Amino acid sequence: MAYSQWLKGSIGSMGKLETSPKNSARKSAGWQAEKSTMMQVAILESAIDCFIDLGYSNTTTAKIAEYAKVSRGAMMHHFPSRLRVLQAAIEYLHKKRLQEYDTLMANIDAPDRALSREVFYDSVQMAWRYANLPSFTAYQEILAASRTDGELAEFMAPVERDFENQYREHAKSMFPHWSDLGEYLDLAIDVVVFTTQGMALSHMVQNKEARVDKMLNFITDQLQLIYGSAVSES
Amino acid sequence: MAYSQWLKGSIGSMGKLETSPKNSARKSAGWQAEKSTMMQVAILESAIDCFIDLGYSNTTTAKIAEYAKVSRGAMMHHFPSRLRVLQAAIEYLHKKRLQEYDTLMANIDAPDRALSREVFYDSVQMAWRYANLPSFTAYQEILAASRTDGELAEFMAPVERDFENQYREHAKSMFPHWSDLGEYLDLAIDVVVFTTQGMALSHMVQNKEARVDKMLNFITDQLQLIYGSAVSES
DNA sequence: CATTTAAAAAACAATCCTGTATGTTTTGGC
DNA sequence: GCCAAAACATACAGGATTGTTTTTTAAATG
Repeated sequence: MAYSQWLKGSIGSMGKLETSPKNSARKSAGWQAEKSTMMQVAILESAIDCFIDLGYSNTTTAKIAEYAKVSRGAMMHHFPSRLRVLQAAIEYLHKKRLQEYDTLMANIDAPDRALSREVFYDSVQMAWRYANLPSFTAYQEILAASRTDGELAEFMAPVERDFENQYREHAKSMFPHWSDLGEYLDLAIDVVVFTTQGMALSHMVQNKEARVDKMLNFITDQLQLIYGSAVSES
Repeated sequence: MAYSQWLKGSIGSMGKLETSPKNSARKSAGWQAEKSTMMQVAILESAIDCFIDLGYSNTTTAKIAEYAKVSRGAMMHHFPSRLRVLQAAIEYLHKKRLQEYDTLMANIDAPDRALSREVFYDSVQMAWRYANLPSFTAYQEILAASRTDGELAEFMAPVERDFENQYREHAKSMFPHWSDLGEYLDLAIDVVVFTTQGMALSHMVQNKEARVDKMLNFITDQLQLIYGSAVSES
């Protein structure tokens, strides 16, 4: 709930929700029906909340409307079909996650900082946090559904590419020394991403906290190791 | 399809499908309705195939029956409700996966073999293969569904524990030198499991093969490293 | 203030799925 | 060869979900 506030603002000011082409028809006059935009945002966030609470396939139009405290009719007025709501929600979620990523990583984005173990550890820590955000859960719900839904898979492909690019671009800007050694950098990214996401998706039953802590520290060591290989080879 | 054959036999001979208590009522007389057992097996495997093809929530009783080439009524005769079929299918899948794990790992279970890099690599390779079996996909469908289905989650908890135990027990028997150093062994297992499963669940869009190959080799190196730490500490 | 259009709510038809109930066939025992 | 029980098949009722249609309310413009 909390982290949706700043997004509500940002999307509202962006004003460009591709999912509602009518918006572009609205004349620049600050017409009072920005309420409409507010409502659409509420609907999209409710859809995401439904993904989290009920799962993707159990996210019904009625439930979304209920979550958004809006009549189903009103919702169907803005989004003529279920698919439209869901696709709009996915795009919304995508932007949200990109922003969350930036926000999280900004905390460690100290370029002149020495590449101490602490920096690596912070990166790993943030990746782990990223994989524990509600938005990550929602996204995984969609990804899982896309496996058996061709249409959805098609819709998700560019989104996936976007993320991979964001990972790489951010890593490049954060560890400029690695920019030349693409191979090692890609490996480092994969190590962090696969491990953290693997942990997040595995339903650990035993003693989760301790294992996670060990893993995060271990990955940090590996990052230093990879980095060492990279610089020694350059 | 292929790997279900030996299971069909094994379960048939086991004859004890807890999901159909009527079976136990059948007198030892080799009564001809082992056809019934065959049918139940076909139904459970069809259910699993549905998980894979359609996803867990889209697995409807009609679809299962269709896959099994059985009338829905016949199916409902053996499994009185949808939940029963699904739970039976899950138990069936669980056994199947345990056996698949043993089968896969048996290939490298050469106790007197020296702990060369090759052994570690084979282990990693097998873990990766394990995470790419159809049964793994089916299992993940169920796990994903269990996140928002309390009843299902309750049902899955012991299954999950079973797997974690199997992982550890097998690793202990395979690397007896580590038995004393539980911590390192657990870390090694986590590294392999989380990474391979993270890869399997991530929808890599770029150049998957190369990245997977790099990761598997990297993990192998890490295993050797962990092992080195373990023995040096002992 | 009236009119026209958008927004919101409610009602409706069609589809799908589950569970049950009823009817038909097969099977094994006598 | 007949009978009872099971295995199997078909048909139906209830509920849920989607998309459409209809009605009502609100808003903006002249």
